[in-house]
Parts: sequence; structure tokens; C-alpha cells
Amino acid sequence: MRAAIFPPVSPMQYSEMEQLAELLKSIAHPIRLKILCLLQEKEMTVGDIRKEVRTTHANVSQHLAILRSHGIIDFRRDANFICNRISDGRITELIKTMRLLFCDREESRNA
Amino acid sequence: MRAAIFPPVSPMQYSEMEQLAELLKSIAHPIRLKILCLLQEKEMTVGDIRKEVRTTHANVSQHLAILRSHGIIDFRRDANFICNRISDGRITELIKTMRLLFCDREESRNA
DNA sequence: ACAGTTTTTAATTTAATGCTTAAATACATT
DNA sequence: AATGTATTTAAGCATTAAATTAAAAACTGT
Repeated sequence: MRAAIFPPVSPMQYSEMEQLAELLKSIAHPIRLKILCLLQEKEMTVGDIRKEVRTTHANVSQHLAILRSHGIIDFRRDANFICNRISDGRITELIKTMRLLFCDREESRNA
Repeated sequence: MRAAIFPPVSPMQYSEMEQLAELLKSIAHPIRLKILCLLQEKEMTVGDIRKEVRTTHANVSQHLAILRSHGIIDFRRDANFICNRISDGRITELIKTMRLLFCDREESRNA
């Protein structure tokens, strides 16, 4: 396999590492990860999500707030309902990559 | 843009989400992220890493232990030096993807 | 304006993380 | 075996994160 498919990656300033770590922390939770996977398919309300996740409405709402505060998701209001959706395409890509690397069977495990 | 470049991704069991969240948590720290970026290039000792990171030897060692306990890195002994290196190719891929998505300038920001 | 949804906020408790310091272990050299 | 260097471990403390519960907002329909 060739070495230079990817362009040279940028340096790694500490501030960049801090920002990236912040972002990763915000998605490094089983419920938030699940929420992001669900939102890949369609927009969903707190209630919709709660059905898939086995916790309280309040808790789902808190997790959504965390994702929102990091600009990862977005919402629109429809009457009483708040429809949440992914707002940063990079997150969609990242989730896809992670699922390919770590959730699919026995693949791409070598350097 | 086409929808089906990627093969269908696997389901999302809660246990899988938990595992993945664990893994993400272990890399979601600025120092550990920096360590992983450094180890992309070459193997390094605690001392080598400490020069790049501005913290104590003990602290670097603790962060390395966390990465080791998740099977992300590996080491070999050379006299009293311990040379650390990445042991899971999927992590290399993940780091590369993240740097492309989030550290390079102004790119790939749209869905 | 009142009752019925849906969602958010706040307060509390509990658990997990991260850093610092100091002491211990592992190996090499003399 | 004694000293020196590299690394790890352990204890203590401070900070942050997560879940639960209860109360408050935001909106709809009557």
C-alpha cells in the first residue's frame, strides 16, 4: 500500500489538540454516540431518541445540549416538537469512519 | 453527491457504543492526542515525549499507561529506555482522518 | 386562560479524571 | 553492591462529568 495517499497533515499545536480533545470528549459517551448514529439517518425529537436509548427525557435533553454547545447538532422547532439534526458534515464523516474502522467485522485491523 | 459510496454500516448495539465511547474517551485528552500524533512519526520514550508536551515524566507515563490499557499503543524495551509505538493501525487511520477533517484549513466543512 | 404536551433547567448526589508529589522499580555501569 | 538514569506506581487533592428528581418553560388546542 502506498504511503502518500493523504496530503501532508498539518502540524499539531497544543491549542489544536485542546480543541480536538474537547470535541472528542463531547462525543465520547455511549448515549451521545448513539444519538449521533441515529441522527445520521433522520432528524429526531427528544421523545424519538428516548425510545431508542433507555434513559429519561431530561437526560436525553442534557446530552443534546452538550452536542449543541459544540456545534455538532442543530434543531428546528415544529409546534411542541424540537427536531434535532447533525449540523456539521465533518461529524458525519467522522462517525462513518469510526463505524467502518471499529464496528464492522474484523477488518482493517493492521497498520 | 451520491449516497452509497460507503458500504452499509453495521447496526449500533448499545454494547458497541459503549466500547467505542471507551476508546474515544481514552484519546480525548490534549496530551494523549498529542502523544498519538507524535507516535505517528516514530517511536518515542517518556523522556522524548515530555520534551514536546510540558508536563512531568510521571504524568506522561500515566497517559501512556491509559493508552496501553486500551491496546492503542505498545512498547519495547531498549536498556532502560522504553520505546512506545502505536499498535493498532485503526488508530493511525482515525488520527489521520481527524487531522484531515478538523486540523486542516477550512476544508470539508459541508455535508 | 386552562389543561395537556414536549422539552429544558436547576439542584443534588455520586463517580470518574487529572495533576502533583514522593517513593519505588528496572536496568546499566563502575 | 553501590550509584545513576529512566520509568512506573501510589496517595492525596481538586475538578469535572453523569444521572436523578423535581420544577419550570414553551407551545397547542379547547
